[in-house]
Amino acid sequence: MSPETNSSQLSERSLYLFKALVEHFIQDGAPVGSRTLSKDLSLNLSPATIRNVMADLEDFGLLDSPHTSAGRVPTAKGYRLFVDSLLRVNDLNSIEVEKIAKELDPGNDFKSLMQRTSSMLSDITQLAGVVMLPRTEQSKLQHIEFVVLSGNRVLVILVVNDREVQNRIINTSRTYSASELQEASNYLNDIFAGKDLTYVRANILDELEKTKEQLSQSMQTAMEMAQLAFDYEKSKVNSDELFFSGETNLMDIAELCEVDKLKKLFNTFNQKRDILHLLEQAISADGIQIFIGEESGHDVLDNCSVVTSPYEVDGKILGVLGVIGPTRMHYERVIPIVDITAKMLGSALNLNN
Amino acid sequence: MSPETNSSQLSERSLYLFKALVEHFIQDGAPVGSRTLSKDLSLNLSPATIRNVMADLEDFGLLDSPHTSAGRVPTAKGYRLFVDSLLRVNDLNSIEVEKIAKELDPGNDFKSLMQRTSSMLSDITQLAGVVMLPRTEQSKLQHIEFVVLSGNRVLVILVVNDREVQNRIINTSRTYSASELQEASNYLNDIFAGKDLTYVRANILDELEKTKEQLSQSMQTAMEMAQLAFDYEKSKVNSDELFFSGETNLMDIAELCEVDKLKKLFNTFNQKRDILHLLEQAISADGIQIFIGEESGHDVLDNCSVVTSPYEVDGKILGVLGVIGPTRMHYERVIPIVDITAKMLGSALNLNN
DNA sequence: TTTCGCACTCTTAACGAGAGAGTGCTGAAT
DNA sequence: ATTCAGCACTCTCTCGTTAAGAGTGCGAAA
Repeated sequence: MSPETNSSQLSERSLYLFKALVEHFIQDGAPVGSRTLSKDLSLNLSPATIRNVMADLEDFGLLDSPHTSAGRVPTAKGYRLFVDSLLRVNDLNSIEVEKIAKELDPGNDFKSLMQRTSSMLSDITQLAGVVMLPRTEQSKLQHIEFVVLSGNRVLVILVVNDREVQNRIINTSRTYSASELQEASNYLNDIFAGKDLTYVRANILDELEKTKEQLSQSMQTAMEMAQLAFDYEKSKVNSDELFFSGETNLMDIAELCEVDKLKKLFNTFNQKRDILHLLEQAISADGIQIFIGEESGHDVLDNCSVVTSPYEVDGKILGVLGVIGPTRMHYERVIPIVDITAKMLGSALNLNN
Repeated sequence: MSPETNSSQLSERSLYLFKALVEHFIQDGAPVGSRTLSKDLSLNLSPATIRNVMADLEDFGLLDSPHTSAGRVPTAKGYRLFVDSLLRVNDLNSIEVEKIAKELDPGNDFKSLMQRTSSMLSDITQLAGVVMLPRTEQSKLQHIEFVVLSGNRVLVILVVNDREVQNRIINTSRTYSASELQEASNYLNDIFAGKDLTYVRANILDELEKTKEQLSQSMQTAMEMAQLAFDYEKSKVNSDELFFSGETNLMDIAELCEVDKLKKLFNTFNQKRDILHLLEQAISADGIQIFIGEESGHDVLDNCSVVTSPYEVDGKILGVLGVIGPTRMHYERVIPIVDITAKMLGSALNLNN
């Protein structure tokens, strides 16, 4: 219905005005009128002139007025133009960079690091932070260990991908002794350490056949254990992992202050499906990606923007992190924060590889 | 200001009426007037009579009227009387008991079980569920294991209390070989398995001295590792663990539907301090404990009640679990749910000990 | 002791007027 | 051709008023 929205079709001045309007709106959250803009602006234009320009911008679909006499508000399309072409991203001051770096010091396991990263994001932006760690099937088994518990229970500990530890408790049909299990784990580590989890799973049965012939008791035990352990693994939902923080920050945002909007949003956070879907789109993107309002296709995210960036280790994308906030967030601040966080998380993970 | 609130000073009929009123209010959430009550009640009394009774009840401090013409609402004192003397607790139907039992099947680690318990509580009550696992210092070390990671990093795995697994990554000054660490863990398991963590921490230095004389390299290594591992432990905040679920359910409650009340409440959940304090009070209680509104002393919990019960293993109290909801919750349902959940969690934990 | 009737109070929704903010259009000035 | 002042118009918001509804309290009657 509207003509081509090519920013080149708009005069320099119109764009300047548009930019000022968006910035003003991001600041205040109230629709901004011609008079306000004329006062705030360096170029001396009367409200009337500004009104004309604004009418043009509205025709282009960049602005909208909630009602006849309420000033203008950027549309999703408007925000798009703004973040793509008009926005000048601030450099982060070194204090903030310090702060980010401090939180991302590695030396802990994956989960804890992810959680801290997302906390830090929400803390520093005062919005909601999210970090996704896709559960790839390319997990390399590094070490397997059995610990006898009371009863017929055995604790299986898998060390995967050089830092992630998975625990599971399996119930066995008979009691195994500690030394039996020690031998079993030795054996399993010998043949499977460094291999893919999928490979391990696939080859357990084969190995079991082989060992049957050789009939060594310890090997038998090993395979039995392994089978139980990896059966369990299979039954687990193969879900990505998602770390949220600062959802409550969103309650301060005027746009979202109605209880049922909040309810919807929080429910989405709990269910995680929509968010995951969105992040999975972002994982294939090259760098910073910004979803504005309805663009995301999830109506819960009305009035929300999501700024994401994949983080990578050794040039391989490992996951996505980002920030969720109102469309009228301070992009010029949020974007570099997300950007640098992704980079620093990447190098933190890289550091001791 | 009000006379002794002794329920014996109130006539049978007054109490019956009071009970009906509270039940009605719990159902609807709206102040209940004399007319409504007269219709709903089996004893045939006119509104006027009921008004007289209600006036008495108000004098006793059991009821309150928000304003002159708005029916009556139970006070905190009123709720107290209601839950202490008037309430008849429903038996749970077997379907629900089944459901609870199903969720509490053990066979996983502590944390997962706690998390599932709290989810189940919030799900079944449609309120917020919480489970506390106090971090006692009486953790028995069951097994210690080292895994070499890349770089000078070593993954330490502690199995504690027959099911809880703690991981930590330590940075070492030199590279250790897998076999070195294997020996070290064997040695440590020999001398420390089954001992208290505090004991272990306290005796590491002593053992270190001893081993210095014996000068076995593997023992040296063991002690070095152990020191690093437990130093880390010490630096960790010794916080209790708290598992929340279903906070969003509270957004459906009319009383809490103002955004800033929700904000306060959610912030409290995040900070956890107040909640912890409350639960620590409850841990010394004998069984079900109910905090009504301001009674708890935390003004964030205005309009909220907390129903808790400690859960125990082998007659020893292990932690507290409960449900947080509006004062006008369905106590007759919530109380038995909390009760039975505590018992079943206890026996689930007991099962394979 | 219970009940009826009645006056009274308080809340809530609905309506309307007035103020304020902002627009669009027109016609004159640059 | 731009720019801008002026003006009529529209829409929201607030405030006061009103009327309806719900419920109480009290005095008098049953």
